[in-house]
Amino acid sequence: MNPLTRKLEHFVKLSEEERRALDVLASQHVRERRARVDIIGEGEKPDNLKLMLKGWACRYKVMEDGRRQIVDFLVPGDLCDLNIYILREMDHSIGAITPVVYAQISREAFEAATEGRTRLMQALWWDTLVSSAIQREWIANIGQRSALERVAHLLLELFHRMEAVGLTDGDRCAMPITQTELADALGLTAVHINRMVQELRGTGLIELSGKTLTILDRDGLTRTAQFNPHYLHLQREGRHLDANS
Amino acid sequence: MNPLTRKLEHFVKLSEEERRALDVLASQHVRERRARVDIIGEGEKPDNLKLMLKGWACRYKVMEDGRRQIVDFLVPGDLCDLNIYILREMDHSIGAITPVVYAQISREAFEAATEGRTRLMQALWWDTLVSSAIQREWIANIGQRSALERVAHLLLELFHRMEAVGLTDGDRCAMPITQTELADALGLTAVHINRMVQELRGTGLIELSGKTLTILDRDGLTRTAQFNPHYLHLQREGRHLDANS
DNA sequence: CGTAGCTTTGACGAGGGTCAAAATAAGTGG
DNA sequence: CCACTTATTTTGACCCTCGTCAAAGCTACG
Repeated sequence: MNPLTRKLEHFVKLSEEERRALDVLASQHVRERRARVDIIGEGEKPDNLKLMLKGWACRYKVMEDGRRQIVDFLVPGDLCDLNIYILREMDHSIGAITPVVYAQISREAFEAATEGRTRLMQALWWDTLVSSAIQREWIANIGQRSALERVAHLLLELFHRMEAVGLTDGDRCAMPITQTELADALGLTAVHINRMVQELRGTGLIELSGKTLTILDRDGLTRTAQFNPHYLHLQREGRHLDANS
Repeated sequence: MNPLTRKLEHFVKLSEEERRALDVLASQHVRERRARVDIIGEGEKPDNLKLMLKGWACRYKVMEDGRRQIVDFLVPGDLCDLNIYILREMDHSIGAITPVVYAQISREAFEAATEGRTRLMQALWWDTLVSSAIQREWIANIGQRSALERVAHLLLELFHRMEAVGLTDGDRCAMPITQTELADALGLTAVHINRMVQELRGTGLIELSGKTLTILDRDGLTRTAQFNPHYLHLQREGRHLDANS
């Protein structure tokens, strides 16, 4: 099952027909990028919607003096904003972290896929609402939490998001980001991230090496992060609209 | 003109007929709330879309230990998320800062207003994309900028947003928020906000008192904030779709 | 196997937090 | 409209979390 379908079904059960429509979107105009290059840069015209299929990317903003803020990570199943082609220019960049595979979805293809498919459209709306919720949680994370809490929180969020698309293996998942990238995402320095990661390791909460995260003590990590997964809205909130199967 | 229409026309010029449809949304089910009470609380079911007509509100999250993060301010013309009623529970609260007036828009009313009105729907999509862009900028603001820059940046953002709905008077606009609220929005303490506000006053960039902001040196303030208004996408980006008037 | 990128350490410094109290301003009730 | 109460702003002293700088190990990969 493609990762977008998998994610959307945390909201509502789709019909076979709707799933096929998503498969079409995910299988046409597939593109690849190497690690560390931009998928789309700030200032460019966003002509297509993009659907992540494999690998990790991030949205980021660069300020005049070179400081960089990562404002979101994109994992398989993530869409860049629906209808993004309405805007004339990107106000941020999307860059590949690992080698990535994604589908380019034209306006026409998107409209064809959603036309007359209310349930599917609602599931996609749900996805954009969840994306907003994630952005808000990032603001709260950076604004209020201590460095240790921030790192723990972000790792847990990413773990839950990977779990939602079936890319975890028990208490373990890929975490192909550098400490510098964590730093740029959390408004901290790489040096301090390193100290915090070591503390999380030292207290037996996680194992993190070789681009793999293992959560050794999920409750403990959740507690130190003050993590509440509710903002991810993964509890089948649209189940009353399920396709009758 | 109602403030939503006014804002949307920074994207695309609407037809008389479309404006009337917005006026209907803005004039039915108008509600008022006193300052300092919740319009909707975390955990509640978001049954309606809300359109701010008068006054200021904010979205905020409260963490277990009582720390509070304001994740956005809502000024006249702002909508809470389109289709929010898809979600089962709010993951944050919206609270009135001043006395507010807002319209409650039911799902049916919203669908009736947008049905068959492509340009209007696109303008509303633009608004949600801009809201996302604002959230991203907040992440970058809190994550990367110094306290002084943050305060300057937020004041400028709010000024531009007020300007977009016609609520500024030259270089002056209402700024009915306390320093404590600024602090909760910027991830700083009220004491430090006070020091920064005094510095902005001392260097002749702003005047801020009696709930009114006056920008004395717009260029200077823009420079110290490293503010680039592009993320607000107010430059008529949809003008090629203008209603032919 | 060499080189660039990433992680780790240590010493030191600074931006912003904390605590407490005073000075103002803004409400509220009589 | 005044007296009283409650917010909000302002100051000052002190301190802690996190940043800076620099160098040394590690890893990964061409």
